[in-house]
Amino acid sequence: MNIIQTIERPSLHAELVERLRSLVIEDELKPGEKVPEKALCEAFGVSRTPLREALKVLASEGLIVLQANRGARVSKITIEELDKTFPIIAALEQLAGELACEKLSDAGIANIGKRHKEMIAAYARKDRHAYFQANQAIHNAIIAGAGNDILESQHRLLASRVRRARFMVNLSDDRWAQAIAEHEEMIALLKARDAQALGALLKSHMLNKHAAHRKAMASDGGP
Amino acid sequence: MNIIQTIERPSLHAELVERLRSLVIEDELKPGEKVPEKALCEAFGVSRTPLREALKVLASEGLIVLQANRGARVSKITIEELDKTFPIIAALEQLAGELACEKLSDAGIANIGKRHKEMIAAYARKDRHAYFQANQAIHNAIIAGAGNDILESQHRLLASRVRRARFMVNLSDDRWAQAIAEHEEMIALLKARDAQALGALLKSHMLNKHAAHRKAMASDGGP
DNA sequence: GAACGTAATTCTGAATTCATAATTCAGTCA
DNA sequence: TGACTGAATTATGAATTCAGAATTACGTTC
Repeated sequence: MNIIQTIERPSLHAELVERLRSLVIEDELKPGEKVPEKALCEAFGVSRTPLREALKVLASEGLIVLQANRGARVSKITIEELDKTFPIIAALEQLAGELACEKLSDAGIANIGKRHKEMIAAYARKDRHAYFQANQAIHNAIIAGAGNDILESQHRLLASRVRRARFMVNLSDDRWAQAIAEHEEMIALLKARDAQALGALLKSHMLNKHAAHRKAMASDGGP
Repeated sequence: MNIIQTIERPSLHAELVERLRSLVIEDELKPGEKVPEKALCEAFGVSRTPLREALKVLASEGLIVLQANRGARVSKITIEELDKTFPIIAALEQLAGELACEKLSDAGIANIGKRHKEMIAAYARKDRHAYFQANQAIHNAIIAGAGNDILESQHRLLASRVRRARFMVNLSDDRWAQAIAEHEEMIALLKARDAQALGALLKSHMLNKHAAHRKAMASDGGP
């Protein structure tokens, strides 16, 4: 009987959580902006009940903040929040790197190598967007390679909160070159399956990224 | 003007999230059990709307699972889930230990030392309950001492999912003695403010706890 | 013209209602 | 007796309604 697939009919609120999360992460709804309850209801063609349920979930994830009797706003990411979040992401990536070294298949490692080449190509032609895409794909592949879905979801949660910060900064050429160098080493350690070293590198890579963000934000005068 | 405190008037759903979370963590609602929507509404004296909003939040935290058109159940913790969660908690505690070493005040460290003595006393008279209480207080104090509220909430989230597992196992006397020894060292490293060593110890302490749980669960025939 | 107070409007939080899916249970037939 | 069918009941998901808070608009006063 298990040939027949279970019918997927996600509930409205679950669907809405996904959609709204995308709106926030993709920066369609800007930090500090009010979440227009009524307009979204009309746009999605649903009533307020499921939409508000979704808002509660997003609030518990920290993507939005609920103000009593004053609705929801997209949460602003502050420097303090970045300072608190990056070290946690670094710790999670360290763990993911250690696990991925052990669990990734050779094909999986080869695939990451391919993404790495794409990233290098994007770097060569100074295509920031393609670089970010490839970079993120590599990190996500390592996280996924750890084979720990709870780790993956925790990481995604924190990363989504920080990711919006990249809209605020322009990475310096120096940092960009440094990041590339770190990625080169990453691939080497992955191929060598040196779990401890890869974990340590991923951690410091993330902390370096944090430092670069701090520096860029300071020179921009903050978020 | 910041002398005047903002008036706290938590919304119903926020209050319910807390209450329901306690019910699950304190094992009033057992894993696998159905969450009786109607009964809880009557018990709390609220309508279904805020209660259901709270259930959505709890579901996103992983404490309960929602089944389409079939309501909510308290999620069972499986061995696989424990295997995935403990290493993450270990990584978070490692980070917390490193940060706490730098940020805790001498008074804060002294306070943890006091809790440690209470724990030793509980151990001496084989009072498992008091031991667990003191043990948890120590770990929470270190996490709080890191001064990173995001780290704290992530830790609490994962710890709450695992904590229920302790109802399933009986720690061996050997493990108990080992845990005490690890805690002795913990206090020493904290006083010496050796961040790296404390972080490493907290990590291995947690991994040892995991191993002990696995062993106890295996001999019990699993959850 | 600015500041304050008040009324109207809009928005939010929560209760209620409604449609539909799941479960229970009685009745039927093998 | 036991398994199956289908109506009755119950529970769930979502829409609607309602009360109260916040915001806006307006008029008054100094």
